[in-house]
Amino acid sequence: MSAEQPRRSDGTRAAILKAARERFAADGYERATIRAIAADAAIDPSMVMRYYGSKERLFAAAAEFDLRLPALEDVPPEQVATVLVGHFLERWEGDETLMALLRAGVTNPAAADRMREIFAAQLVPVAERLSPDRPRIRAGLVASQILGLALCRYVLRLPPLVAMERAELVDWTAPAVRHYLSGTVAEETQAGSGV
Amino acid sequence: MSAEQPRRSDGTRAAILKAARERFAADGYERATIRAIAADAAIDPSMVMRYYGSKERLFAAAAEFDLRLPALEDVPPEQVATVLVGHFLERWEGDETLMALLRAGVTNPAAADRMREIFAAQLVPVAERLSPDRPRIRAGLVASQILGLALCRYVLRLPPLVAMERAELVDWTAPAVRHYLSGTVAEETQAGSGV
DNA sequence: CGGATAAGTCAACAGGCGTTGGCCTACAGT
DNA sequence: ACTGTAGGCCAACGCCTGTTGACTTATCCG
Repeated sequence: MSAEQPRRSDGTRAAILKAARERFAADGYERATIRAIAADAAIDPSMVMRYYGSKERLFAAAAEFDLRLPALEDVPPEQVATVLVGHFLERWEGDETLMALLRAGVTNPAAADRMREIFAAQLVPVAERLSPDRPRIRAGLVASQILGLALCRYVLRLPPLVAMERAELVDWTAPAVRHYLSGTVAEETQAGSGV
Repeated sequence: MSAEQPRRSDGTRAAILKAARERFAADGYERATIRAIAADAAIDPSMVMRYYGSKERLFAAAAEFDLRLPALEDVPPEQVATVLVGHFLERWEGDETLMALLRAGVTNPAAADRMREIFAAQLVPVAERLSPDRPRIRAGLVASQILGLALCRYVLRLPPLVAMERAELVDWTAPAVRHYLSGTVAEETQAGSGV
């Protein structure tokens, strides 16, 4: 009952989705036009409407996303941050969907909603496993560091961050993420510089 | 010679700039229309063109910004991160320009440029004073955490971060920023969770 | 083979955009 | 008081946008 039978237009549908992801990622929601997306997919703009109904629903379809976090249950707690940051950067570079979500999420409420959902659903459980203490706050802080990294490296393209190797970036940021995931907070305000 | 004499239209010019900042901050570059800005300022859209030439130049004028970092030379090195994050959050909440820059910088190259300039010119010196070792990378990492925080709290509005007090947020993030400003990196990859 | 249905094309719509030039109005300098 | 000039408004331009409906072509089923 629930199995969708393959349609003759599946190829076109996929081409539209691929072009949409690329355009939304490169230009953001408002500057990515249906006409440009259709041109990339080598079909008529009206086909986009036929298959996806509206620009907003096209974006919703293009922004379907799973972080695909690896099985972190088997990772020793003190290495979770390293694995998490590394996986996230890898995922970011291999899939344009995240870029589309970030670029669009800054001006489009629906995209911001989706972003909140993804991080709430997929990051909070990780934080919950590592510390029973305020896991939602911890997950939010992790999101802030991870998204800030993506923002500065892939969107704003700050030269020092663009030039760095991924592994080097992980070495720098993993301690901060580890702090958010399992550190304590009150006493540290007066602490020295050692992390 | 360089002193501009006051013009009769200075009030209008200021009203336009104020409305522009608000609209750019709320809507981003492309959704903030000249017509809407003019309506907010209670003048005709053509006045915006007369005084600022084009939408792009209006944005450039509206995005003029100084972080106004306090005199960090007098702050003990181990407290610089705390003061820095606190000042940044305060500055963010008191001036719509930063919000405009972030919202626009994600899709507008000129805004991204401006953002790079601001952080390179105003954050790198702070990093240089605290550590002679790769100060530009350190400044970039600080920017990633600070902008990520702003992104998640003020733009995406992740509920846990929105609900937190500013001081509490500083307590959590300052250790991470301190790590970027004066920590070392190689040995820490294997370290435990204590920051 | 013929007819139904899906895939795809074309042209146009209504509306919004940045931008322009002409026109009126009111103040400033003499 | 007169006049030049700056401030301001109005109407329109050309363009681009998302979206629609009518039309043609190809494919599948009986």
